[in-house]
Amino acid sequence: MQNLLHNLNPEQHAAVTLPAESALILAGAGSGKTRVLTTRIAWLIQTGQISPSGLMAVTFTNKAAKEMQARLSAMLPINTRSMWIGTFHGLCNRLLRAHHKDASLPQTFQILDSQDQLSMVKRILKANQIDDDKYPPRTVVYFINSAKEQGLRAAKVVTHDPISRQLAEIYGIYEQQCQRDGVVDFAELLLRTVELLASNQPLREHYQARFKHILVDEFQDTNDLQYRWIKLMAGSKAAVLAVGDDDQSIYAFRGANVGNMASFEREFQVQNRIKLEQNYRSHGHILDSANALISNNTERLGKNLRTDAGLGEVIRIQEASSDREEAQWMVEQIKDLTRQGISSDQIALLYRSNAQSRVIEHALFSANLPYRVYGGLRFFERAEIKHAIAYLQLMDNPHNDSAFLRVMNFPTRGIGAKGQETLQDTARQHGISLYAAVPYLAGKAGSTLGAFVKLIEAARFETQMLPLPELVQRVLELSTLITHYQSEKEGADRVENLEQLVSAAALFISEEGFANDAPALMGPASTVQTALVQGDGMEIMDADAALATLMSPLSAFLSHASLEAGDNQAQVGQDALQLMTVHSAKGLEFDAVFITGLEEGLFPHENSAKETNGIEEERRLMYVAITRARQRLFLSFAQTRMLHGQIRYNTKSRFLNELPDENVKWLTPQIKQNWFAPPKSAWDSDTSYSGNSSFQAKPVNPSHHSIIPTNADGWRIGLSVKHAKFGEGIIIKLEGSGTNCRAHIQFYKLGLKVLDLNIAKLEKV
DNA sequence: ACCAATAGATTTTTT
DNA sequence: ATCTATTGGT
Repeated sequence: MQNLLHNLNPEQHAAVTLPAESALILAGAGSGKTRVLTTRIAWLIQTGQISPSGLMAVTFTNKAAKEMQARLSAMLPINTRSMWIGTFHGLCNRLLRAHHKDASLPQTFQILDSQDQLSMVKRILKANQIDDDKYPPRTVVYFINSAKEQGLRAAKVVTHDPISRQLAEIYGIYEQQCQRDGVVDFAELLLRTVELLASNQPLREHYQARFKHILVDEFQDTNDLQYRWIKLMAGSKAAVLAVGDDDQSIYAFRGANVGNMASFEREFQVQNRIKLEQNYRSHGHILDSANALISNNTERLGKNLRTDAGLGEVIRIQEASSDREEAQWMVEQIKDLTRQGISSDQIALLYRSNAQSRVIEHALFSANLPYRVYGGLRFFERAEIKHAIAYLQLMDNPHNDSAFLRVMNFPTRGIGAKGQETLQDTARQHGISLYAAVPYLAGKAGSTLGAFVKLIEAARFETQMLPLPELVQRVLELSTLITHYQSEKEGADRVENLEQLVSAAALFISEEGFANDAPALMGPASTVQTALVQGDGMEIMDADAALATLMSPLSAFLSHASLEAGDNQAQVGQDALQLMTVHSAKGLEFDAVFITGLEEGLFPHENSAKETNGIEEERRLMYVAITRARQRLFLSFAQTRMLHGQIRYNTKSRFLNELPDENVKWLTPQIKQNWFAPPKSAWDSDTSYSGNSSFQAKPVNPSHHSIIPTNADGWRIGLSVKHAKFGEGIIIKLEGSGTNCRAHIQFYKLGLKVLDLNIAKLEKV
């Protein structure tokens, strides 16, 4: 026990050894949050206050859950696999599997990922002849997910206009379809669980009695539904330890509600709020800058990071004339850092939006610097893997129409659009699944589809005694997916991925502790299951016991495929520069960090100005970016940038102005004010940001887009000018020459005007 | 059934 | 500029 608490600072120590009451830990960046969380669990167990089965720890990502398990295993000789440590969705899935009957779900219910959900909505729109221009599928999906996050079923959605009425109706059809198919989407995993616990008192009380400690990581990222779930699991007795950092809340756009932190303190009568402000990551200049920047936000719980490390290097700021030059400058700096002994994988190149990676990649590639881009397609999202999974899904649950549609004609087996339509019509008429509708079909479509159904049934029959990896292998053969891709020109990678799916299945079996020879299609003890579940109904079978008896390896693997889509990294190489968005960098740290594209309109992003508190969220994002760096931090922006095939002229980001002078060093001379800066008043608040300081213009000469054009009279793009009537503005575009010369000028007060330079009286400022 | 052309949209992302 | 999804033609 002594060594568990050894080396903790006073705040960490206090957090780890808190009494069994609910508490909020405000954990700053790099303050040892994960360490506190895992040590707290270990300490609770080691001091005998709780058994491993009596606590639950919730995270957002599988990566975080795995790390917690790994660290815990290193601290205590316990089996962490059986513990309730997992993601919100993973743990809800566990509860729903165990209590599928109470939740009105089939035992083999399957999970729709975002792609599947979108295609399901598209299908519904088409089938009901709803104009998808008026109701874009993405909007419908957003509507459905938001409703679910508010805990609303279709019938409960409050509608006030024809549009929302129609949306609610689509939601209703979608709900029915999912239920009939035996599928649930991500939000549904949460909502179903919340409804199950809310309506089933014995079940609720069972889990409330079981979990005496609940620990929640990244609490600032919870949405309303997730918070409700925590409340239901906790009841009035459990001690909930919420760990989070309101300054790192960057997911409001997907429903995260920082307000949950305040609600938590109130509703759980939190007596203890502990701040972890000692930072173990960054040098002083970096940390001071981060503190200064974030102090510009108004809605904060309040926190200031400190470090024992020295000031270290100042932050370098570079102004480049173009995005290409910015990238070129980075290449030089990177070479320099490498010479200083910093390894490439300890250097992160961060950007606000993915589109920015292209220019950087190009420069790195030309300079022969190996790099790795995060955020590509993940393993289980690849088309060929989705196809293989669809076959497996049909074997486990043939009524999954999404899976059926994906592969009924892939590889092609002569089922045309006509046949598919007839099948869908028939299914709709009878209110049954596509699979079940096949026997109703006559003619050519009937026979080809019949053959497909037979294929699925034969695969099922043939593989019923096979262990999972062999089943997967066999299905790849029977489906002819492998042969199909072998005959395709560019199919080699896909064949390789499909073969990797077999390995993934083998790995899964061993990691989940299934017997190596357990038949994939069968639950371990299906007979016992009926006896227990169909008991008098009063007895609660705990999820652990239920799952041990009824989860088949295949069902478990399919859940795994949906809930854990695999690595987010495109290429794997040992020593490569790390390229990623600021969002994906959250939780990571590097010796050296470059934050690029620090321009108004890009970072902060122009769209953020329209959102409530959008600029504050962008600032938190910048805060996250800065606090990724251990020793060296480089910030850069470009005067011109290629975006959407057009050149944009941006001003430097307001965030650069919020960094204290003593922490930064400009590598490029700063021009007076800086040429695009709107008058001070326009900068002060969130709401006044109009996006006017950032605009788009066609290049005067497309072949010289990295040069800022200047005309003979000394007018140039970016020049500040003053007009007697319009006030001050900035030239954003010049056209023509001599007597026919016009300037496009963005005036701070009045917006864009086109003026003839020979007529208008303009003053250079 | 397959390919080419065209239209539309490009902030951030996990499950 | 580039990618995707859909459409229309062969």
